[in-house]
Amino acid sequence: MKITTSPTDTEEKIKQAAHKLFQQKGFAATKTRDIAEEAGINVALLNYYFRSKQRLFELVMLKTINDFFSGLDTLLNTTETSLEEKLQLFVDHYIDFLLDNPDVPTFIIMELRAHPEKYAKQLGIAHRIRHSVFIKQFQEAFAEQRTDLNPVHILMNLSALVAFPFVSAPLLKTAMPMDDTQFRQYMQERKKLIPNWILNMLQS
Amino acid sequence: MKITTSPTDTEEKIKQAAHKLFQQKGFAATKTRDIAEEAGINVALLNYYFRSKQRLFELVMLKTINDFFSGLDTLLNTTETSLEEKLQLFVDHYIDFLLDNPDVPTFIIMELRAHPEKYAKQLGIAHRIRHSVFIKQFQEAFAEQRTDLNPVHILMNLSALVAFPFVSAPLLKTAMPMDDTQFRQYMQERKKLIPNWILNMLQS
DNA sequence: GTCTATAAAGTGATAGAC
DNA sequence: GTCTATCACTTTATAGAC
Repeated sequence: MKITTSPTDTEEKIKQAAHKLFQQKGFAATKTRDIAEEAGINVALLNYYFRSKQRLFELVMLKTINDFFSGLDTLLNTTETSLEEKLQLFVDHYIDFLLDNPDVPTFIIMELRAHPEKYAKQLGIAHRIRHSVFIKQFQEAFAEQRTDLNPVHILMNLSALVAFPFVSAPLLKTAMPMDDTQFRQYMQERKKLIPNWILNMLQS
Repeated sequence: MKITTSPTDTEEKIKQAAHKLFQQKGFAATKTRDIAEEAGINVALLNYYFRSKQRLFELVMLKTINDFFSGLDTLLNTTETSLEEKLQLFVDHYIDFLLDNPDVPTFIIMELRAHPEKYAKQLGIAHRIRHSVFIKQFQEAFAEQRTDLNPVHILMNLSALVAFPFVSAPLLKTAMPMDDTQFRQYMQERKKLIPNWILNMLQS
């Protein structure tokens, strides 16, 4: 016997439908009617709960950014783990997350490009990552090897090697071609390879 | 005294405006009225010359894909250049191209995701790249080093290291933050770095 | 809370004058 | 070829019944 349903079932269903469609197609290409149909209700309810398409979208966007960066801060800012361990944890965490949410990178990129200033505040996390223990450990490793490399390159390369396969998946799947199972296996391989590739960059 | 203007000035202006806006915002977010305004004409002329938004878009998409892959085939399929030379040529060519056309990667990715099958034929070029002299030279290098690595990883990593900075530029510019001049300089640095990073991957 | 019906605005495309 | 005016349809959002 259900006692209460505080965030309504309906509200939750709309949110989930909105997440799915907005992430798949972006703001402009998603119609409120599509969201309503996906949620199994009608448009009026969407406006009843969320007031407008725009407001609903912003909820999705903020939650998506948050989910994407959550955990990163603690992962990269502990002195408990070594550089090598952090690298492996980062790669494993992100590849697993993106295998579950493959549309997220392109979604964030698309919508951030459309409104560059709008989510600047939420992206303040990036600042903390740039000054994290992880980056400090890299700089120490650079010092040992007597190399001099802008740490931004390391963060860029790490993100690129992890995220770009997801971003370019549509191209990969039609041009190679590669199916879903093969893609997942391909990404599992990369879990082992990427940390080494990054560490090798210390020596050039 | 002008004698003739065979591809009309107007036609050309519309094409250019369409390229700019479609690449910046994608199909769904671009209105025909925006294109007309950007071209300095009105919507009627757009339909007069191109019949519909859809047709105009397809011209833009095909030309974009073509420009993006043109030259690659010959660059990667000659035996005149060594592996190292090809790497440097590839990286220089693409970074220069993308500095001039920074929206192209995200545009192709966005629209390919929306219609995965539609441009399969144009992407047949990818097949020729996978079986290029460039890839064969890599496999020989692998053999020498007694390493065994799927060449798809190499192509993926090369694309990722070159293209991902452009894809993630909106994030980079707001989160770092980094302005346009800094970004261009950053990419010039990467021209020298990426070929070495890729060659280092032979050894792991 | 949820629905149907409809208003209000936006958007692609065309007719017809010049 | 190019424009203004307008049609036809879609899409967001709301009013009002239940």
